[in-house]
Amino acid sequence: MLQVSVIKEQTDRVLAGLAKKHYKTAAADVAAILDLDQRRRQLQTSHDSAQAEANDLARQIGQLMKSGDKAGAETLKARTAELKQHTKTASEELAQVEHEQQQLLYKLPNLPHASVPEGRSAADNEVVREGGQKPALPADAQPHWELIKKYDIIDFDLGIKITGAGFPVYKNQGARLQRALINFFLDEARDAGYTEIQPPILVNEASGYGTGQLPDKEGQMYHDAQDNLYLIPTSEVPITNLYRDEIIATDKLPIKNTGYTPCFRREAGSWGADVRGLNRLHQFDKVEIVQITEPERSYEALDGMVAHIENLLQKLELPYRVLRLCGGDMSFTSALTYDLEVWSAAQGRWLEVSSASNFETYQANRLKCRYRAEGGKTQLLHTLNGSALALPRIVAALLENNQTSDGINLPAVLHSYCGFSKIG
RNA sequence: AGAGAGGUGGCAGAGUGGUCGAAUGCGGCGGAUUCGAAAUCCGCUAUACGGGCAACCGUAUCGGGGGUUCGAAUCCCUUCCUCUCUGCCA
Repeated sequence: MLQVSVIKEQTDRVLAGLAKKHYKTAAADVAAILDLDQRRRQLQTSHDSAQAEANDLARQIGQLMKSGDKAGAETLKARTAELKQHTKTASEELAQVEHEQQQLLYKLPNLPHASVPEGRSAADNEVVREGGQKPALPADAQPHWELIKKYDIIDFDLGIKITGAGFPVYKNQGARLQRALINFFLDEARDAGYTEIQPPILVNEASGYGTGQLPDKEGQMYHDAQDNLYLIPTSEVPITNLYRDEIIATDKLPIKNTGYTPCFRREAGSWGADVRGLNRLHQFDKVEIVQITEPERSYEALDGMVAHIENLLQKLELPYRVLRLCGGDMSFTSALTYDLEVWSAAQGRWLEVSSASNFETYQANRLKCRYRAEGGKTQLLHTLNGSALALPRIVAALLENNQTSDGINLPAVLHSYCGFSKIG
């Protein structure tokens, strides 16, 4: 959520940013927000002064009652009735205006950082750099959905039987590989200074609002109506909400957390081409890294996160590239996003395995996550997160890129984690 | 799930209709004392919104919402949450 003060003081910058994100009704929405803000201030002032007078009269009435001047008290009471009516209508209007303003603010996406390229779709994303070597596969190379059957390591049909499509069952070396990757990612994050968190995987409504899944993306989360809890779509939600409604001491900053959780996504409406096998699931495993920093350090932190993720891909010996997303392809809440993709050799396409974003104050404003800046004023912090990493597509690429007639050779870094060096 | 208790400042914990944004203690910050420290003493120590260049002033907030009253932390209604015991259970 953008801050009203920013919209008011930097209107042109806000409009330019919204345009870059291809937000359609920017001019009208911004004007409406500013207009509502004007009215809100007037109502507040009017309400407060009437209330101040009423408070003063109440004190006087108390004194008069005490001294036995009933008639005097009654005179003043008549005036308080008027004031009461006034404050009541003012506060009702105020609530209405605040609500309207809030609804408009929820609609506005975050402003993109200056470095975000112009563009509408994934085709306009900027390739920042590539790393690793694309493998030369044998002529009879198979996509991962064939390989997992061949080696009997992931079973979609069993998942369908016990739950539904998009809920794979990992077996044998497939299950062990999952566990190995999770441990590898967590260990690497810890070595990079992240504190490991194991959060709940159901969250309440307030947490959904805090990180921006609610109110808009309600349909994307699984919801337990009986207890009004949501299955998390990413551990970003619980881990960032740890700091909701907090004023964080400067010496605790930056906050660097990591956590492994399963992630649950309904993916309503997003099924179709290119979602075979492990490419898109309802439940998958992910290790997430989260940082909360002072505003002036957040881009440095984002670079560090991208470097960390790249390092993981290098250790896994996967060919990858780093993209800077264009204005039209970025998420609603982000100011700058880097996607990391790995080359899936048998499918012949890039697969997104990580997304690292700086949300600046956009999430923090909803979360009310602040610190005390120089001079004693509270100020919003910047929040960031990135996948480090999401497992399914990593597994897909590992299987496809490393297939041989003699089995699948795993990268050296995983051998001790798996307890084996080859699948098959 | 059944029965009971309770939600007050960073924490602990008073406060049952006005003088309460709220005693006291702890913690934190500043100062005095000290060669330095401990101990002791003094002062300060919530957030949001509005007004003001500022000092500062006003308003709201004692889980949330509503009500009674000139006036509510305090009374009433409602809702959420937490804890204890019993039950069930990894």
